[in-house]
Amino acid sequence: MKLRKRSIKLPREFYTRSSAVSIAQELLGKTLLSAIGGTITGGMIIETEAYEGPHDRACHAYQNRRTPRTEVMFGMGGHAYVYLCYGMHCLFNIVTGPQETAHAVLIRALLPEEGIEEMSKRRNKMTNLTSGPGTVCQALGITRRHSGSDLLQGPIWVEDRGFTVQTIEASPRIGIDYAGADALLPWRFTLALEKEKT
DNA sequence: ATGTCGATTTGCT
DNA sequence: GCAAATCGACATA
Repeated sequence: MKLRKRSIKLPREFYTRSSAVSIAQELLGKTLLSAIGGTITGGMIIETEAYEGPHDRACHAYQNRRTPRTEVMFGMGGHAYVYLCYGMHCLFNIVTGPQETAHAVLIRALLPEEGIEEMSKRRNKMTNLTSGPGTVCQALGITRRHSGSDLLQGPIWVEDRGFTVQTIEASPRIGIDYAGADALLPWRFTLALEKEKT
């Protein structure tokens, strides 16, 4: 038995707290991984956005709107919510909060770490492997089939690898101009990365 | 049944 | 910088 793990999968309790805004910030610096198609792929989360169900016009579950698509957001925190956007891109979110609290955090960008070769193949590129919410899904092999997947049991999960976050920047969310005043909320969080020299 | 539009990416002007 | 690509979810009739 190892005395200490270097990497710890985030526990259910991390996800079931009620503030998606807090969780969105705390997910920065954690590592998102997938084991789909036989290869582990993923990287450190560097950009997220919070969506808070009932009172957030930008959220698909605004006013607790329940549809087959949004149903998973009403489930327990720690599950995946994946949907198709613009007819061609899958976007990956982590459901947060307890049952009946339709909050979620959109994973917008990663720093590629694991399975870079496989991610390059899936993206058919060498660069910008996981630089946006659509590309993250493509690189990790995530599709709508994974909506509802449990991050504590399924092929997608998040680990704490001990990275210490120094500076978080907050800004308005992207692509939600239709949300009126809620479009101004500073619920997009990015990790300010120092220059990393080897 | 039909029309509108999106939590985006990419390539071309 | 702009617009096409592309389709399912949702609203309206």
